[in-house]
Amino acid sequence: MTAPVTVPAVVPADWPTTEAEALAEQRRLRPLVAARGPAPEPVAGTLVAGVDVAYDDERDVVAAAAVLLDYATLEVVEEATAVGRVAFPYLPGLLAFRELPAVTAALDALTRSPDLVVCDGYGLAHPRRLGLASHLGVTTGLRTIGVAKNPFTFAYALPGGRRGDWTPLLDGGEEIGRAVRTREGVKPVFVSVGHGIGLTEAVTVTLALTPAFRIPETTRRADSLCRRALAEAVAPGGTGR
DNA sequence: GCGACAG
DNA sequence: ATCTTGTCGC
Repeated sequence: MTAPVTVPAVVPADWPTTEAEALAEQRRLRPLVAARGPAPEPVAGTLVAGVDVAYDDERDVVAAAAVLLDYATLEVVEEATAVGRVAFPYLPGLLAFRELPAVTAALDALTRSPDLVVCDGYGLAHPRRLGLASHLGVTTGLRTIGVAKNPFTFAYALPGGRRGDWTPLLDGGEEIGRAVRTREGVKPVFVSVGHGIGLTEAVTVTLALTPAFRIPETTRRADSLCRRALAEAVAPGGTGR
């Protein structure tokens, strides 16, 4: 694997500035989400990406990381980061507008395209059915899933104690995702469809990516990388400005 | 009106 | 997300 490349994360000129604009964009993208499709095959050459973002709100700096793993071995094959200005304030339900410009830049910096992207957050499990994973999938054309660490506002019963046990994540009577036990004795993670894949398949991928820890290897790798990138960006002599 | 609220 | 030391345990 080569050293990670870092690119500037530029917020598009037409990026939403207000809550109303963001809501309008969600309404436009929502019908484009595909909630079904196959899981990637765990064979040599299949690539799965993990993406994550870290912030320095004090300096208005954001750093995103995209890490490519070989789905068959979970070995890291490529890394990229993007650093720029925060694109949007944090508002529950509008997280995509805060994170995606940097995430997209990091993904674009990879020399190869992933067969699937694992996001840190939700996809269809969202008040308006367009969490960041679905938003990213529709705007890039990539297949995506969301694996979140918290249930947000949704309801669920605790799944059984064994790895692989799951229960539906419910919004009213609708199953919008699943609470999945990735390890015995730890809290479940919350899996939802992003784009181009079914819910059962998304759970299969999540379990394949969690051989040792609660959180998928993709997310763990991306998390540590974006933190490193942020630290370098804001360090004296860095690319902080 | 008040609280809750992915990261 | 981020603020934050040591500490219990495999």
